[in-house]
Amino acid sequence: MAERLTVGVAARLSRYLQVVTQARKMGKERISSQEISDYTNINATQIRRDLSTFGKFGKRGVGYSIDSLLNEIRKILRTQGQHNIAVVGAGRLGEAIASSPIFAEHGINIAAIFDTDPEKIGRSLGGVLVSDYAGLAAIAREQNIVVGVLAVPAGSAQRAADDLVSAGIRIIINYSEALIDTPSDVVVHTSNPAVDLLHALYFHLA
Amino acid sequence: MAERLTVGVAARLSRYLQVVTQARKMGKERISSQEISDYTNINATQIRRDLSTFGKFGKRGVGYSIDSLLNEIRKILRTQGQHNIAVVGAGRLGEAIASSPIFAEHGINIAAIFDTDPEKIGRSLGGVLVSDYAGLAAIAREQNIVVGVLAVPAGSAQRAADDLVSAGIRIIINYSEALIDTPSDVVVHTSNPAVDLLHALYFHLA
DNA sequence: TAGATTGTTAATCGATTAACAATC
DNA sequence: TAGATTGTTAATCGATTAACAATC
Repeated sequence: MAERLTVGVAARLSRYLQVVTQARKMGKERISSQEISDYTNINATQIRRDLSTFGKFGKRGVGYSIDSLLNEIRKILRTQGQHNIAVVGAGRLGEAIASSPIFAEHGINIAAIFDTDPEKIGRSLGGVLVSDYAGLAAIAREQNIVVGVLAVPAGSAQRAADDLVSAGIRIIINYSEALIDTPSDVVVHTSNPAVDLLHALYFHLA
Repeated sequence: MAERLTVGVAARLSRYLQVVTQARKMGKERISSQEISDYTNINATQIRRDLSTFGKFGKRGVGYSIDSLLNEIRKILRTQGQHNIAVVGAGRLGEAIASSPIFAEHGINIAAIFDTDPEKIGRSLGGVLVSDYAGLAAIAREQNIVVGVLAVPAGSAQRAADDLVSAGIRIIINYSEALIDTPSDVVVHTSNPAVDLLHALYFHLA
């Protein structure tokens, strides 16, 4: 039914979703565009404009109901469905990701975690057992995994990406610093907490 | 001398920097705008346009010399200086950040890591000893720390942010999901590997 | 009623892109 | 010379913002 969202709109909506989710956890029931603006640094008019494209969710003089706004944004972002993702690498970053409660909150299921280290295989991270990397292709198919998350050192990233592609995965999130080459029908999204920190510093340091 | 960079330009330049840095590690000596485009998904014309604002760094028919491009982008982003940052939280994410070689490569110095857990205090993470969180204010002043990185659980984030602000820090990078309230002269940049993954998924999942 | 905040318009600004001459 | 790729123009599109009537 809906138009395809532009990248900018989808990015902003997911930030609103994150703020509103947190606000609900803090026990709030209503939130104004100005409050969302304070937390996201996105202009309040922009926020109202983004939301009003999809409907009249707010009440003038009052603000937005947190519960209904959550539902509306989720509908727009179509995150109702359940999606299975796999994490490659059970190191520090893989552990940090696997232990985050955020995915379950948003209908994303971490279906498998892979590592080559026998010490790590069989251990549980965030409720998911670490599987032997050798079984990647089989498990990816069995579990209907659509997204692969690379949380491995830069030196292993390309090989792991190749293996994910061989296993039929077409969306890769790369958390290493490495540059990844893939066939043109595979989407690679690279981001990295350290690189991200650097970006932020460029804005704020003199 | 230079104008203040817009947020968009600075963000793109720092991505070019990251790609070119990696390309040098891989032994490359030249790179074209098209190659940078392949890795960043930023339009090649946009890349040439961004760079040509600051000078003629490329050679027609050949591309850009990696060494000279690195220097030019660093000059533009003014990352020559040494900056001291502190990480609060020596958990999984703090460890992942502290162990990244990226900061040293870009002239950012992780001067201190803080935790309240006696088990962790005194241990070394990425070459930096973990200090007692109780000493934050004193060490922040001694070491001339200008940026605080919050790598703590959401429940502790606000308190840690308050303490950073009391210690005189005016730039905070928040890696927790929590919403942080600070005085208006403090800049908070929130990002989180898990939230970031969610954003990426919104674009790529049906 | 008075105050607050949404929804919407209109105007501006920056980002994006295609196209191509210049030139290595 | 032929091929490749930069630097730059011109045109378009989307993002951003200020302002304010509508209305809770």
